[in-house]
Formats: sequence, structure tokens, C-alpha cells
Amino acid sequence: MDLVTVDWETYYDRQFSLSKLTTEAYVRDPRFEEIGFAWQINDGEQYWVTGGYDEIHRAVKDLKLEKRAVLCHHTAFDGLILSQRHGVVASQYLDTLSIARSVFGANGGCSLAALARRFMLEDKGDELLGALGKHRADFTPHQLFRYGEYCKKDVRITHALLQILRQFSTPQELYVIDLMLRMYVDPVLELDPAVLSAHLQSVKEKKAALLKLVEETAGKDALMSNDRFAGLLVELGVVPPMKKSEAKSRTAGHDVFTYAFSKTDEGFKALLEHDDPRVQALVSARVGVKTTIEETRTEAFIGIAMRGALPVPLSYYAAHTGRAGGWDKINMQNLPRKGALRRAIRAPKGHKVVACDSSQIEARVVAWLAGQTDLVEAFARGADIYSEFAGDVYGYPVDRKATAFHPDTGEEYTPHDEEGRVGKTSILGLGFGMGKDKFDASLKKAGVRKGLAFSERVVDLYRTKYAMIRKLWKSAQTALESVCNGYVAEIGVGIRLRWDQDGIHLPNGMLVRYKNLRRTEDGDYVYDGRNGATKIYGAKIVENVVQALARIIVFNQMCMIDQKLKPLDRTDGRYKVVLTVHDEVVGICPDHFAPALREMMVTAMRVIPRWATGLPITCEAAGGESYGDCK
DNA sequence: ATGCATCGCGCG
DNA sequence: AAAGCGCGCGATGCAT
Repeated sequence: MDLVTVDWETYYDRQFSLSKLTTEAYVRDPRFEEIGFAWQINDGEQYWVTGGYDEIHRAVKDLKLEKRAVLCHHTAFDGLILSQRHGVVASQYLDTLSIARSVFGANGGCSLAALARRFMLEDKGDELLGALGKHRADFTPHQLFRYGEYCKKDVRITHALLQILRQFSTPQELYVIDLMLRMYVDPVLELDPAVLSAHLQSVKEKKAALLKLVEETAGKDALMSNDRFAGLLVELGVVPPMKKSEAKSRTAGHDVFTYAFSKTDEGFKALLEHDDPRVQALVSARVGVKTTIEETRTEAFIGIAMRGALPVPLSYYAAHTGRAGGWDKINMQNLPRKGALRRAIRAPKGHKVVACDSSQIEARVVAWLAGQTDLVEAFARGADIYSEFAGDVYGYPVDRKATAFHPDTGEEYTPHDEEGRVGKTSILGLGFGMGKDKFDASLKKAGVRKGLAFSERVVDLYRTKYAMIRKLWKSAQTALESVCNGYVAEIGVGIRLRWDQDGIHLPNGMLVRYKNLRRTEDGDYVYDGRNGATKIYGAKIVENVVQALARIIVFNQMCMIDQKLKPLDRTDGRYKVVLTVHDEVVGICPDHFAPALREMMVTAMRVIPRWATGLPITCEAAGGESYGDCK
């Protein structure tokens, strides 16, 4: 297939720019204007096209991208222009930015200029600086020519860069990049403006009601600011609860305390039951009014809903484990499970959304990787692991799903509700070295308060019962020390992964990289992570590797699903993978195909990679009109 | 005004 | 010696 490298130059000014607007809003804005674009086919020469919309559109159409692959640096941008401004969807998308992120890290100097320097390609130059606020008509012919030369150079650099970078990637990963880009540049999910505006109104009303309750004592600003809110508490005779700030203490070199005003702080929550009702009202108002994320998100969604379908922004290899992240001011991976936002994400008319998620994949992978055979077998036979572990904790058989009827009221209830929560929290959390304090906190979050002694006992039990998992942490720690001393090590039982100076070699040919891995004076091991020196140790390495392996499995399955849907797409509607959220794949299809898609996704997501023989995985699927229906 | 660090919180 | 991890966003507080 021919590869067409392209680069667009577009109008921008102080207000209308990619730093002020999301890429989606910028490309769809009425002010959007193309200055021109440059292209080259395969190794051929570069050409620059400038002119009015019709001329540019004709040149775009002539490229026949439907049958060709497109390459850019940050293809999400140029690809969105192609689809939203010219109605062109390419056969395949490649992206040097995406590949670079998997090699150098999400913020490791992945701009075209930085990469050109790193690989000693042409100097990118800075012609663009003179373009601020200039429409195409404002350029002299000579300036437009220079602009074209600059744009052609970018195309040349991008094409050269691909030849270098593709050695660091694999065909399978290029498929993942293509798929993620298509989620953005060929959007099909719709946002329901009615659901969103009703939601926005109800959120605003709830806040107004809370503010009304405290209008005597506090305005909105006083509730938002930590200092002012503390002042309000003091006025009511309450000592503001404090807690140690870990980050600030670290930089200061001594303990630094901050206000414990979050809705999860125990001391703060206690004030909700304070004797003085004014204190209660103040605290509940603060909790309800403080966050605006629901409003701002809803407003952002309404904005998109007005402009068109939802381009799903996923950034490839955002985590050093290979997981995706969000971008374009939207994180589709942390939408609240309940609520209007998911309900507002809808399949187009005549279509259904189907979501399939891999069940407890990380707990399964860690058991398999560690060679914890009893746990692997239990997963394989479909046992209720949460109940089984809870049975060991409590000393009697547990069935967390069993129901009974209350002898007096006749009401149905689950007698082993607490036991079930303890089992679930243990299995999902304790595989990666969690200690008793954090475990106790996560039990509380799950609605179980049994005290620290209980938590300590459960942690100990987990580590004794699943001794091979603990052993894996230990061997990862040993491997870490070896690699730091310049040796090569191996990690894992289910699969043995080589760890050398480049990083941990994953079975798909990619790496978990620990940049500048070193031992500190205090004997800790650190590497240069996204936020500076980051501590690393056995259990954390295991977590990283398990996350990376789970990601490979799910993404491979996602590609398999995509391959099956591709030939069907646009036959009698859209058949498409539209979203992934770590262990979940979401697709859409015409109504009539929904049961078949469900079946097909479930089959695909039970496929075990060749390198993972014996890994017991399974999944669950659900579908409906909206993403919110998929549960 | 703008950038950065920090915290809190949503998801997995 | 002990340590769940991985993201991105919005808001505040502070520095430039």
C-alpha cells in the first residue's frame, strides 16, 4: 500500500489556536482556515498545495487516500482535518508521534523538532513564527512559497523519522496506533444534547440548594478556598482537621501539614455529624460545591454535541506500561460509572453500542506469571475467587452472591455481603505488595470497617496463601538489583521475561523501560519517570509488568475484533471499534448485528496469546443504545 | 496572564 | 525496612 506523508498549515491567532481550544473544537470551528498542505508519496518528492478551499479539496481528493496509508507527526490533527473538512478517511493511519511516545515516554521530547535533532535529521526551522494572525490572503506570494518550503521540510522529516522509528515498533503495534487514531479521526459515537443539558441543570440546581443552606455563613468563594473555609470553621469554634502533606514534606525536608478537607478524610467526614448543625451544613456544602468537574465535563460534552460526532481522544502509550491515556481535554477512561455522561454517549440511529470487558485480568495475569498454580486453576474452573479467599479469612464457607430472606421482615438480603467485599478487595489489591494501612483504607472505601488488626491479618494471609506471588515480588527485586549492577536478569514463572539495560522485554517485542535506573544513597532504587525520580521496587515491577501484559492481551483482542468488523464497515451501517478502557473494548454496529457482535467480542476476548499458555481469562459483554447501558 | 506543583478524584 | 500501580483533569496556591 502506498504511504502518503502529509502536513497541514492552518490559520491561528491569539484566541483561535490549539493552545486555547481543543483540537476537536479548533478543526470544527467556523474560523478554521487552511493555508495549505504538503505531501509526498512513498519516497517521492514533496509538493505544496495552497489556495482556496476548492483547490485544496480537489488536491486532497486526488490523493486517493481511501486506498492509501497516511503518515503525519500527530496524525490525530491532520487526520481530523481530512475527515471533518474534506470527508476523507484513509485506509490506514501511521503516526511518528505515537511511535515516539512508546520509545521515549509520553513527555520525553517527542515533538518533531526534538526528534529531528535527536536523530540528526534536517533542522526543522521556525518559519511558522511569522504566521500568527495571518490568513492566507495576508501572505505575499514569496511568503507563501517559503511557508510551503517549510511545510515540505516537515513532510520530509516525518517520512525520514518513520524509517527510523518503525524499528522500535512492531506491525501489531502499528495496528493499535491505526485503530486508536481511527477512533478519533473517524468519529461515530454521538452525544445526546438533551441528556447532557438536563444533567447540567440538575447539577447546578443541587449546588444552588446547598449554597442556600449556608447563605448566612458562607458564600461560594469561601467554600472553595482552603484558607477561607478553615476560617469559617474556626468562627464556629471548630479546629480544622489537618494531615501531613507527603509531597510538601519531601521538598521541605521536614513534616508539612495541610488541611484535611477532602471528602475521604476521616476527620473531615466526622464534622458531618458535628453537634452544631451549622457545621454540618457548612461541611456538606463544601463537599457538594467544591468540585466542578461534573459541570465542566458536561459543558465540554455539550460543546462537542453541538459540533458533531465524538472524536474519542486516546493517546497511544501514555503510560510506560503501554496503557493509553486521554488528551484533548477529555479523559474517556475515567468517566463516572453511573450518571449522565455515559448515558449521553450513544450509538448513531439504527445502531447499538456493545462493550466487553476482560474479567479481573490483572489478578489472573499475576497468578499465572507467578506460577501460583492453585489460584490459576481456581480461575480456570470459574470458581468465585473472592468468596474462596474470604472463606479462608473468616474461617467458614463464604458465598458472596448467596441470598437469604430476613426471618422477620421477609426481605431478601445477601448474608455474606461484607465477606464478599473483603474477598474482592483482597484479590484485586493485594497482588502488588499493598500493606496493611492502604489495605485498611481500601476496605473502608469498599464500605468495610474492621480495624487495622484485621487488615494486617488479611494481608498476612494473602501473602502466605499465595506464596508464589510474594516470591515473584522478591525475585523482581533481585532482578532489579542485578540489572542495576549491569547484569541481565529474568522475571516470571508463567513466562520468563528478559530484563537488560534496555528494559524488560515484553512478549510482543516492546519494552517496559526504566530510564536512568539507579541506586540512591539511601539504598532505594529510582528511575526517571514522568514526574522526576520515581521509586521502584519488586512488587511495583510486578505490577508494571502485569499491567503491560494485560494491555498486550486486551489490545491484541481489540485488533482481532477490528479485523473482523473492517470488511463489514459501511456495508449497511457502521461496524467499528470505538473505544477501549484498559480492560474493556467498545464497539458499535447496526441494530440487527448487535447479538452477533456481542458473541464475536466475547469469543475474541477469550483468546489467549501463544506466549500465555495456561493463562485463564474470561470476559463479559453487554450492549444497548448508549455506553451507559453497557453494564 | 501564564506555568508549575500539589491535591483530590474519577476510572481501570 | 517497607512500599499496589497506572493515567488526566480541575482547582488552588504560588512563582514568574
